[in-house]
Amino acid sequence: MTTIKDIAKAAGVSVTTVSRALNGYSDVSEKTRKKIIDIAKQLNYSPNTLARSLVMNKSKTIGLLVSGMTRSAVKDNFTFEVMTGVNDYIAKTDYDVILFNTNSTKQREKTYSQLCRERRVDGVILQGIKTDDPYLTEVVESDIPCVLIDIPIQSDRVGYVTTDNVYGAKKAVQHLLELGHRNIAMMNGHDYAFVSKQRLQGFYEAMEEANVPIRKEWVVNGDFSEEMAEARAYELFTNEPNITAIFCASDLMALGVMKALKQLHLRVPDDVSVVGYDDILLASYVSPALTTVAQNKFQMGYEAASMLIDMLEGNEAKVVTLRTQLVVRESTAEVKKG
Amino acid sequence: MTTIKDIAKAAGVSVTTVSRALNGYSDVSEKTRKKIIDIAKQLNYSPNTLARSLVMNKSKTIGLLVSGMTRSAVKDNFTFEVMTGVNDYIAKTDYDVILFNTNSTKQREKTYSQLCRERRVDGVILQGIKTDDPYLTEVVESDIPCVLIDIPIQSDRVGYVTTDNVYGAKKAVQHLLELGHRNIAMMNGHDYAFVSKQRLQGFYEAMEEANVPIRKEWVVNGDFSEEMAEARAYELFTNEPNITAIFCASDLMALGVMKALKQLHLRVPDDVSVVGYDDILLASYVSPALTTVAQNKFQMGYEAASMLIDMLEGNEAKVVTLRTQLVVRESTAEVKKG
DNA sequence: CTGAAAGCGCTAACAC
DNA sequence: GTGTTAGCGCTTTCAG
Repeated sequence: MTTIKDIAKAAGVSVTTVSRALNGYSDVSEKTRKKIIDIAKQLNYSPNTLARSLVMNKSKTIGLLVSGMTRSAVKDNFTFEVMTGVNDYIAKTDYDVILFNTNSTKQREKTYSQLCRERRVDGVILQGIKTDDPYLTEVVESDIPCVLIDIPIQSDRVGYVTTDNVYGAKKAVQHLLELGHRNIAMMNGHDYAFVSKQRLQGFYEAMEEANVPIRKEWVVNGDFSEEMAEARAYELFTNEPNITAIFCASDLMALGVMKALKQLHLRVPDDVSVVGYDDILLASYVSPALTTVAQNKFQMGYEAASMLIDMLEGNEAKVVTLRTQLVVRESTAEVKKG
Repeated sequence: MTTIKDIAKAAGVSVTTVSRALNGYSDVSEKTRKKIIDIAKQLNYSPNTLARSLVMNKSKTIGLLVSGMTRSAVKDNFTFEVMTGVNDYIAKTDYDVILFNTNSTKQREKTYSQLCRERRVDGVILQGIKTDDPYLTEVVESDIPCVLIDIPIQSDRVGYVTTDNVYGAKKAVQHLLELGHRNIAMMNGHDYAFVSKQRLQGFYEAMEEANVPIRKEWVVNGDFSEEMAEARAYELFTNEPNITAIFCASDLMALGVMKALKQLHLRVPDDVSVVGYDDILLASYVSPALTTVAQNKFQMGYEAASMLIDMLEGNEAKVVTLRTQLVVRESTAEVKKG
């Protein structure tokens, strides 16, 4: 493989001159520059970024650490959309992205910051990490610039992008209230997700403002899993026949809930209204189409990448909160009288 | 950031010894090794893979070059599933993956092999590349180990994984023939996809073996796009009302076809039977659920990664052909008599 | 069992 | 404008 040394020899100059010429420094005569560039082309030269990174002490790579790259997560293309957004922004820069995943054996032995430091990534985007993940604190407290998705931790090296979860959930529940529902349940995710707490809060706020009493036993956790949500919903609706509507903290769980309702011969939306969260692809394809709170996942990735690159260029870590949108489809309807 | 030099100093040994101890060489006394490992831990040492890669002349990274990471491709989670398969295999190795995309400005100036050489990836997996892509030949003829997905090029450095496209298409068309259809159309992709040619061949074989005449004007290209397929299908079914069934080279196109049929007030499967290809997530969720030829995309990625790593360890490039499976759902039915 | 020294390909003072 | 030199952090002969 050709090196600048080879070029230097061929051009009869020193490696310094080659380096400078190729990197567009001004203090090289146009004549030598042209010659060097010609020879480089001729020799099919590619710079060795490893060597460059080593000496410059920055690699021009960012890490993308996701938890959702699993076979079972294919239904939930959240991760993929975020990744696409990241990719889209990064494509416009001179950075490349290196993919880490949290669910490998490899990772279990190494902390996130170790992963990052070994590859000398300049910064990292984290997605799908649980708030109780011990490695989360570890990487956030390291000196690696981080952008978190849906985890509200901030410092001079750590920013995050999220959506208006409280407000999003509130709008969803208000929609149910406006339809006349009073007996509203909630299928939440789990205690280790920031968004779960936020969406629960939105639920509470909406209910309280409408002076509708909250039944704590009507709020259950489905662990963001379709199967778990189905099982929980089956129990819930079996024991509590008065519930007329349910707000789910994710579309995938809403799908599970709808399956349970079908088994119990309860019709959506005639007997029970269902609202989801996320607006995954399936939401508009299932029958009945799911009313849900749409998040712009693509943009979340895009903003995260943008913020990270900004940070690497000396700007401050920020907080970006994107707006969500209630998308009313077919899974919600007015409560039946009596 | 701690280096082996720091450790050497702290332990009172040379850097050589540190390197050997940390890499598990046998010619270090247990005592010094333990000491060194302790100090390394204490100093929170992470090896600098850049430096290591530079001197070892291999980076322990593979490139993943995909074309399908675009906002519009989200419906078609083909890319994501392949990526997940790749990721799953790689997670078990000591390699990391670096993501390249074909649709960036960055890339338009650099060839694929340049991208690879600059980052010194040890090998690369290519997915979603058109057969007429000039950079394809370029990377395949370089000395970089490649595994291609759905492109049949082989050499000592290039292997590929694909599925039994001819047979898969044949089964799909035979299914239609068995249902009594004779007036069968095909919505193909484009001329720059290997799979299009193969699937077309399968279509021909099935028709010929059944002694059913082929109408060339009933075979159209939808460019693997939902919108394009919709437009083409609209024309086709407007002009050719005798067609009773259509085989599509992708599910996404099948979706487009179904939209066109709906507009034309043709019912699926009562008036027209539709078969897709891929078995994307949506196939089982649309109504009517799509009969299709299922490919194991996850496994394609997994096998590709496995082959590449094998090659990097000295084994030969191979060809892996995975089996497809006809999944009969609701979009196909017996042809209506007379 | 351990160390000295060279070198991977590149950049960056510093001199001329 | 251009060259000399040192050094990024690591591995690897080669001596001892």
